[in-house]
Amino acid sequence: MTQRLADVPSGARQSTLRTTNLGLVLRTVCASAGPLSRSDVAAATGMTRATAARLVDELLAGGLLDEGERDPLPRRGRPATPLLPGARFAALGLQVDAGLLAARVLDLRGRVVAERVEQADLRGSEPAATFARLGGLTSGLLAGLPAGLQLVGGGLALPGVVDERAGVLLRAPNLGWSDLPTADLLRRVVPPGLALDLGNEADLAARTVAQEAPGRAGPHRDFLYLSGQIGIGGAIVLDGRVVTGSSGWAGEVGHVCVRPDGPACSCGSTGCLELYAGRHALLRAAGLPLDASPGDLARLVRDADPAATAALETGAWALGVALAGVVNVVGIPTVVLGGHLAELADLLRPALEGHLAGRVLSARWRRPRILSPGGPLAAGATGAALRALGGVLADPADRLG
Amino acid sequence: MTQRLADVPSGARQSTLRTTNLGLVLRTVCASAGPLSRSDVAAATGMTRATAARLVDELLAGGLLDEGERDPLPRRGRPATPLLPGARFAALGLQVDAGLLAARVLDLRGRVVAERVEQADLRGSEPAATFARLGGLTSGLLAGLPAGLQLVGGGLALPGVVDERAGVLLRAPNLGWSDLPTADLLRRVVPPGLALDLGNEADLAARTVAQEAPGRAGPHRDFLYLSGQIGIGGAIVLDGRVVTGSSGWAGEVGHVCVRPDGPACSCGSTGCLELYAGRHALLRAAGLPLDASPGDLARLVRDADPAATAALETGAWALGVALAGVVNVVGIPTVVLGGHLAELADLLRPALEGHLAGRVLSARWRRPRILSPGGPLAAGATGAALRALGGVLADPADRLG
DNA sequence: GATCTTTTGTTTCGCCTCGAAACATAAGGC
DNA sequence: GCCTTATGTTTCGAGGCGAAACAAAAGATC
Repeated sequence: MTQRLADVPSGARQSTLRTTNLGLVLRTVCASAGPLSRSDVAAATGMTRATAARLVDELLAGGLLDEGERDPLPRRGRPATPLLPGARFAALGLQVDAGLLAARVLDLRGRVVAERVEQADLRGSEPAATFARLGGLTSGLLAGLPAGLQLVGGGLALPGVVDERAGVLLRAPNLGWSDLPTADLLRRVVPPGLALDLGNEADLAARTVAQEAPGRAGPHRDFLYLSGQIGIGGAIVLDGRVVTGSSGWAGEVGHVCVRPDGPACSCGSTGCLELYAGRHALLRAAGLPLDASPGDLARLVRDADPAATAALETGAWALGVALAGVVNVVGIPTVVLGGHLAELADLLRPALEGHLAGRVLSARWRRPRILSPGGPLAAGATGAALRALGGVLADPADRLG
Repeated sequence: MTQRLADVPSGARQSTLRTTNLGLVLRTVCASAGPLSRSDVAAATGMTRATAARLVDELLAGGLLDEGERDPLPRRGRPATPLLPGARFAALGLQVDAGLLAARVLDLRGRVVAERVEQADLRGSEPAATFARLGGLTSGLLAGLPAGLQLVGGGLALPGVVDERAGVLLRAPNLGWSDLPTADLLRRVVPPGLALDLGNEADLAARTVAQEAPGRAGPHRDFLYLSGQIGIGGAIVLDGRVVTGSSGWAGEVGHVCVRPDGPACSCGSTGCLELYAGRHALLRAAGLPLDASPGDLARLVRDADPAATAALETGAWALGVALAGVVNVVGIPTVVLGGHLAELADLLRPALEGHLAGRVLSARWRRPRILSPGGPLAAGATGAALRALGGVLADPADRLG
């Protein structure tokens, strides 16, 4: 089957063909786990070798693809030239969270070129001061980048609701920030000319599960991602793409009501999930100080501490009620736990999967699964960089000028 | 901006250009409220008049477009030839519900060419008998169709979870059917050669809100559709498209838990929305017999009957809890009430909007709205026909052969 | 070691589709 | 009757792809 155009209401012309196929070739190379040859690209896309080679050459000239070292394996026939995503293009991913600052540079091959992660308690911090600190971190990082590396864009992951188009952080209760325009603040974080897009931390972190490298799909195409920071954010990934809703308000799983007659939440509702499975709720119920780590909680549970065990059970129950609702509505039985929930995943799994099995309508046909990725810290920063690099993959032609 | 290809990993060639642009022209004509001329099409798509005219002529030859009567309005310049979606193509939409059987034929212009709707109590009915009855309805309908009308496909809306690909009805509690393969049954409903695809009633009914005619968008691009039959089904519409999830299990809003310590539901969970806002629950709580209509309930409430009022309040409360969760997760503040909930919408709205305002995180920024469409009966049948016609719009080229 | 085989990459040519621009057509305005 | 205006058509040229022949670089075979 041949390609079909997207729903942009604009006629396709010859140049559209070229643009499209350039993108297709680039994405094909990026999607592959190992390097491909021109001939492989032709086979994968259904083009002739002639066409594939023409397009590859154009991408090589623009630096979007690199030729690798010849594979010295003894094989019949003319040896193939391996193709790789261009190492010269990279993107900057930043993250501000209640507990850390991070800056990370990812190249088109998905490699971490450089990174800085700094633990910090930023609850209730002054936005200007925090952005200044982030700026310091970032300029240090950028100063050490290898020469010739070209930053194609960047993103900033924030633990809250974001209006991407307007560049406004609408609500970030963990940081204590709200209705914060970021354009001016960001201008001092990165050098001029580098566009920095805001993003919700959960949305961006979910990308690191959906994609293991720019353009290369991860193990799951459809899943619900839960990002347990102090609150509980979430993202829905359908068909490998994050569903962001008509504006940035999707994924607020933490404020799904699990007990209507429960205590009041700061959001105005009652009995929200966060009150039972949020970081503070879990620690408080376990009798731990609020600056304890999920690991401390896990240790107590393994030592059969009654309060900690009860706290975890309550958390699993609340997650079960909330996630069952989400699974029933969205129809995705796969849940990936990130953030502090990732560290507790193994302890939560039995009870949580049990609750889901009982409350999810489709459970008899497809058992809901709880997964936890073993990724590095500050997944949001990586996701922000992935998003920026995804922009290059979507339309490489306008980078070939 | 020019078009970009979708994510099908196959190279675009010259013929792809043609195919794409044919589809674009057809969809442009369909999307317009009034007839367009070749010149209008060119302007809307950014093509030259020459190209637009070439494509239009090809579509005219295939019957996918018709030329209309010249507009006798006195205007300067050469009079334009109005173009309309081809009246010769139509699709068959069927619906089986707990309370009715319906068959409807819709043409490419969105007009109802013929229809038959029959009230019937099909709860616990024998599938074979019911399909036979549907077959009778359908053959009567098809026999009366104008000569020359060409059916391009069909669909059957069912009140339950459906595996579209396998053609299996997995679960339809209102009908009392489950794990029912439909291929053999459907073969006797429609003439051979007409493909009939299954669909969930709520998903298909939602299309009638998303599209007011094939290819023409309705007033809302993003909304949550609630289909109150005996149970409560739902559909998420994002960007004008129904989100069906990785299989057909999306939209089971009726089994979102609104009171974890509530009574047991037949689904295995406890305190499901259906137990408070389902048709039976509302009628029972109001002291009405189960075969009463939502209109009867509405009348009682308007007469200030205490039981009925309490029933409605409980329903609104339960809907508020469940929908707030969905809105928080999916980020769409627009809810369209269909089925029996549509008749109660005006009575539910004040309390329901109040609950949502209190429980939805984004309410301060975007107030959640409750809408009810005033569509005809058996929206699922219309939606099934719309879906089939949408297939023609997506790829008109393979019908030009 | 010369030749055959196999696979990759390149070149040439023709076809398809679109855009540009001139042309034709059908009306109203003056 | 001629000019203006808008629509629709025709002609020509250019861009991009496929087909097929060709060139290149290796192993396989004798």
